[in-house]
Amino acid sequence: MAQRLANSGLRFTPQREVIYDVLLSKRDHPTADEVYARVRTDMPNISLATVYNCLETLVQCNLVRAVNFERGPTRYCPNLHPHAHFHDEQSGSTHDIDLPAELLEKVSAVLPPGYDAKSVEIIFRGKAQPRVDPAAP
Amino acid sequence: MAQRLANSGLRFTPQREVIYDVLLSKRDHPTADEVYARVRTDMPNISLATVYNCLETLVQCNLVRAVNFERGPTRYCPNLHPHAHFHDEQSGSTHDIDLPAELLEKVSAVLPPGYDAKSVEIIFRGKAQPRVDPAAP
DNA sequence: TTGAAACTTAGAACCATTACAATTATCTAA
DNA sequence: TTAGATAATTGTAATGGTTCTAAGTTTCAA
Repeated sequence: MAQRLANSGLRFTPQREVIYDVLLSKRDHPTADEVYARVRTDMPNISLATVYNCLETLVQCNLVRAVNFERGPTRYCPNLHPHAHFHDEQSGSTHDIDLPAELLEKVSAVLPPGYDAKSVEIIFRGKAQPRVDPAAP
Repeated sequence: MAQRLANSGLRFTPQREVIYDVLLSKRDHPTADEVYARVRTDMPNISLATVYNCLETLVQCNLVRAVNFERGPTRYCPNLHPHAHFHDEQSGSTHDIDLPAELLEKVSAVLPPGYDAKSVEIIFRGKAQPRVDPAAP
């Protein structure tokens, strides 16, 4: 952990350590508030702002993954065919990506018995090269 | 559209129609605020609350899909292996689902040229049968 | 040991969304 | 057509997760 932090020019602080420990010791995908509550048993004076800061730091240096890290407002689309979404981080725009039914089945097939999914959401994030229209002047 | 609404015992109102038209006419995944802005050129007195209500209604009767409909707080996990998430809608809990690298490749392969994804997020939603521990008393 | 940079903190601010209560529109059945 | 019931819309207030700010503290390198 100290290594990972150092690699990014970040410091290894007691707060970051305790927060990471909390995440490792009970892997139930806690929210920031839940992390805050758990950390306070060890470190009663930590602030919620610090918890948010540290979680963000841990995500930055790839020690932790944020689920549902789409912070912005919900977006709506009338495309009812099965499709994934590509979120262009530079422009902030969202594009539909066609999804072969065959692939969707394969994805759903990874669920262990006992898991009954009503929906699957697939979100890509990255850069989208603006495609040049070949018919353009 | 009227049919879909009626099927769910809902009414076909001018507001719902205009909002659906807006979504159909420019498919750029607008936010509720953006929908509000566009709708107001046709219907200047509509309220933002109505836009939210109508969007929710359209989602309910399957005319529209909400992207990023995970409203709750962000969750954090220290599992760095590639994995998907299963969100149990009854208990609100989130489980890791192992994802074969081979499948992840297949998923990424659906991206058209020009799309460069830094990350893929796969979220299942549904019911998870609590598995009985065979070693339990 | 001293200065700079990083970090933590409390509290205010932000903003998407939801709740609320009052009004208005729509539907059904007489 | 009308009456009453039900559903929908509206403006505004409230909520809640998250981020900002500015001040104080710690850590590191020289």
